[in-house]
Amino acid sequence: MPTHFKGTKKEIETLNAFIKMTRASESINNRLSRNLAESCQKLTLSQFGVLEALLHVGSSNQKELGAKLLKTGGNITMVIDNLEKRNYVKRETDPNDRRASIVSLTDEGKEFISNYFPSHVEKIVEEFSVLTPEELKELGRLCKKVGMKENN
Amino acid sequence: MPTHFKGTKKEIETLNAFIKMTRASESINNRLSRNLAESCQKLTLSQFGVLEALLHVGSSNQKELGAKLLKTGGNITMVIDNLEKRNYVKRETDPNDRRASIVSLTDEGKEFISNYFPSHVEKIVEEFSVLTPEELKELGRLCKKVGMKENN
DNA sequence: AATCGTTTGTTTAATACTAAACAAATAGTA
DNA sequence: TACTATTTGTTTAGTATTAAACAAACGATT
Repeated sequence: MPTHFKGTKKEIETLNAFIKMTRASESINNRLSRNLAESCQKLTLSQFGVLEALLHVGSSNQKELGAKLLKTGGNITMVIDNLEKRNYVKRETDPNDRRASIVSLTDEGKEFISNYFPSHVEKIVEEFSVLTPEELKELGRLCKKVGMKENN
Repeated sequence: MPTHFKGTKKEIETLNAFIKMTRASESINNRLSRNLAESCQKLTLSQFGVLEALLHVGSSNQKELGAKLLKTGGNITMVIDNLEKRNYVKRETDPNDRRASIVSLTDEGKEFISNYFPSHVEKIVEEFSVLTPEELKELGRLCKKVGMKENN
């Protein structure tokens, strides 16, 4: 899907790489999102991201979750609200800093995410199975280089 | 930002590549989005995407726009609504198929997008300037390969 | 012409997401 | 101790986004 833009060779090549990267990322994430929405639990990708983060790092305040997921504070408030309604996570005021909420998984949340996560990984492995191990590594290296300009 | 997931080597390497690709794509698009929001016109990335598509392919019905932007029909309805309010695009009923709306740029919309687009490209070129021309090409190739599984 | 299945776009309800304004707690400093 | 600036989270208003239900138009067959 090349652009119709008339520019220098460098501009056109950059635009093509950018479009391909954006489309690859969006189409894979769209498919993963659809899987999640169709799963028994009907979660969104953001909700899943919070559960996954909490599973692997224990607990976290909302500021940290926002930084990890590249989302704003107001958004995190709502995602946590919705996960709390389902009884997947709980908020506790940090005794050392009463501004902060420590968010952690409930038993129910932990049970769900630890059971579901492997099949999510399976889907991702399937998506990337068209690449050789070397290509996979190179893709990771290049994306890291590009994404590194500074965080967010 | 490696994952804490305990899995096979292949799973971990795939997950790392996936996370890097997603983060690179999202952080670049976040920055572009912020630029657009701060520009005199306060556009969103989706609105911009529609204007850009219309600039380069002339006009299009909503179905085609949805396919191009990987978005659903209901979403396109709203994005076009908002662009219409600003008088950047117009809808006309397709005389050959009265179900379809032909969307095209107004003079005002065309003037804006054709003036703004080059600086948008400039931002993107800047983002990718850390890559050599060969790396850029390879990134494009790998992303295309991964994104190709089938559309959306 | 009547009918059936499809296609295009809209509406609705729910969640995501942002920026901006805000409140409460904190930390530093005078 | 009081003042000030910062930080954490919430709220609000507006747009994005989806899935699902829907209406109107289309096309093909009968």
